[in-house]
Amino acid sequence: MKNTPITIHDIAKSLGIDSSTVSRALNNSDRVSLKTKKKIIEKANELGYQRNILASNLRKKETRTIGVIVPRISRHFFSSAISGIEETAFKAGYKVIICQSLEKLEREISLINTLRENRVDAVIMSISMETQNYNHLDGLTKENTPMLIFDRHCNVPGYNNVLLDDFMGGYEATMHLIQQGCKKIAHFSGPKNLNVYKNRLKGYKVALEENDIPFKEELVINSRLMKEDGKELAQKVLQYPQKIDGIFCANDAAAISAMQYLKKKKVKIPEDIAIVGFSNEPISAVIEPALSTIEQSGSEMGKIATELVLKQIKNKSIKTEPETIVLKPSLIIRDSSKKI
Amino acid sequence: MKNTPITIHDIAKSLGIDSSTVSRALNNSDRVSLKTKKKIIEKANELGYQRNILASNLRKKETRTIGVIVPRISRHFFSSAISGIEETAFKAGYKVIICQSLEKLEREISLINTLRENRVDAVIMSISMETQNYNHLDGLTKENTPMLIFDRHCNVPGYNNVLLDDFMGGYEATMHLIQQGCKKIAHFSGPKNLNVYKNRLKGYKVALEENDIPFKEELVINSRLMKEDGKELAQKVLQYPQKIDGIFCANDAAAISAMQYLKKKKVKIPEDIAIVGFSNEPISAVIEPALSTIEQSGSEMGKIATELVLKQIKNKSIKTEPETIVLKPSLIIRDSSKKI
DNA sequence: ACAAAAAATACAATCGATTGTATTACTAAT
DNA sequence: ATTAGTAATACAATCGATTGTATTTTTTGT
Repeated sequence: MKNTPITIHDIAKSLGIDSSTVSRALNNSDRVSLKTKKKIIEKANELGYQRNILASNLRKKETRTIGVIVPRISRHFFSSAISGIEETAFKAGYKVIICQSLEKLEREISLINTLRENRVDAVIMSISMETQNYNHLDGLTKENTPMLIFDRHCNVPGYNNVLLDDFMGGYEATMHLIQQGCKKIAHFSGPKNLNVYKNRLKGYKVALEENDIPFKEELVINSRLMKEDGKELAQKVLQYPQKIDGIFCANDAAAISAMQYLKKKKVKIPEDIAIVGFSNEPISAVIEPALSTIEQSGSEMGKIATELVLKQIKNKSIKTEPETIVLKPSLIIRDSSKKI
Repeated sequence: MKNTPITIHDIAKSLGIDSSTVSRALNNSDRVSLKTKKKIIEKANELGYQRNILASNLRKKETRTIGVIVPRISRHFFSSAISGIEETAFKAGYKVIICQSLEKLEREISLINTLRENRVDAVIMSISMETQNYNHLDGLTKENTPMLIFDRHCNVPGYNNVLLDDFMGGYEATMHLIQQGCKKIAHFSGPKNLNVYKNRLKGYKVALEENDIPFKEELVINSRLMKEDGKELAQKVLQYPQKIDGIFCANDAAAISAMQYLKKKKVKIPEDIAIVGFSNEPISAVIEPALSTIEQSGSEMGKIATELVLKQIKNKSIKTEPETIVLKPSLIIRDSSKKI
């Protein structure tokens, strides 16, 4: 049995009127009398009419859809961000197409093109770890599609950004370790091309300088900051000739696996080594000792990002300058760093 | 500056041929000569042509889109499920629209209708805690849209299901506690209308019966199993006249907050009270003692669900019977229950 | 009661791609 | 060289809703 959906033409025919009137009635236009409107709406319900949005979108040249690309949906920060995006978009009558780049540039490029094909009204994305340039976004720019990059941002001008003040986060985290009496603080950093990690590192450096602690290149170790990396990083820390007494780790996942390794090796946290992470993932409150970390609310960021692109969709005709919104981080002090 | 996207008509005009030939060339039809194909593709690239999928979809009556509704994107199980769905769908050339019901029936109904309006090719969903009947799915059924319910399933016939053998999960969890020597085992259960919790409870009951431990109604406590609930449930357990020595909790979130409360009250886990959770959320491996739990892989479930609906989309013309796939749970034994 | 103004509705083009049918161009066979 | 047969392309309708313009109907005022 084929399903033949009801169209406005079916409604029009069965009432002996024109389909344009039906369309206008269903869109509550004041060019249709109340009497006819009522008749039409009744008939529509009776026939189980369901508007074909494809046709409508084609004609109206809008899709009321926002495309979202994140590296990995299942990471807590990104799933909260998506949650915030979806909620805000839904309230405004927009739907959300979600894609994950899985940290691969190739996939990111292909996803961007899929979203372009689908004529999304705006794109919100967090770039993959492999992304080094932004040529693949040119098409969107040319088509004048509002675009926003959040969390992992680029300093190429021309894009909207919603990001955390990573410098400040790194600065506060390191400052806190110093205040707790740490003298030799290692820093676990992420891929060098990502600005978020560059800036957290800068914050770390400046905090050291301000306290006359010499910055040592060899105390900064880069990795992809996955769970597996945390253990390795911790091993390296224990092998250092000088005794490390503090670690500022640029994310929670690696910080936690490092802690687990250190605990196994009978290193006392925070007495021997104090640790601060980054992101305030739910696990960080549960591990013992609870991990001090930098709060970074995904849902808040998602909400703000969506509000910004919605504004830009509305003002599309007006030439708007790209905006950058920087959220202030806040340090959450827990037991993993409380020496005093 | 208005953006006027290139259409097949622009390509056709600039080459002095018909747009139908352009369309066929771009779809690699063998009704177009190789020579013309090459010419067309070159011109398309030159002009930066981007197919308008809306028009194509309207004509072809398919969207290559799967709609997904989950209660809450940011919950680990669901975000992994979405991750699995997106990956599998992407490979097959489908995109995914994600929505969250936030556990509200009203929102679920509205989302279903949005997805219908958008003519998604299939719907994959996990019902909200408030959902008691399935009338809001009738439209989809009538339109012959493949539908699949995963995790939180309904026993109403006519729908595809991908679910975990919750009975078995409950049975194994309880069995394990009994083998560890527990005699008075409490069960934290979820909302009574959700089958997943009903079945976990059944498994708990049968395991008790098989071991001649009397089932007591008052040892089963229902809640929404949120973080806040765990603490309350733990308080109740401590107030029981009989000494409880084991808890089977129907999810990890509540189990963990219960553990945290019990630890604060100096209850020894597992010596005084052994605990088993459900879902294997990442936190469960990190808390101390590590929480024993039932493995329930979201991404695996998402993948299987997507494969099933993709099959049904393909065979849409053939009348297919709804299928139910039951995944076997596996018990992960960690320290929270290891008495011997 | 009649013209003018306003309200309600109908007509027809359009969005951009697809696809069945018709036509033209070309190849091969007698 | 002529025609049958095939390959290549053109024509035109279609998907379903929207919207500017034209027409008809109703209302208003004198």
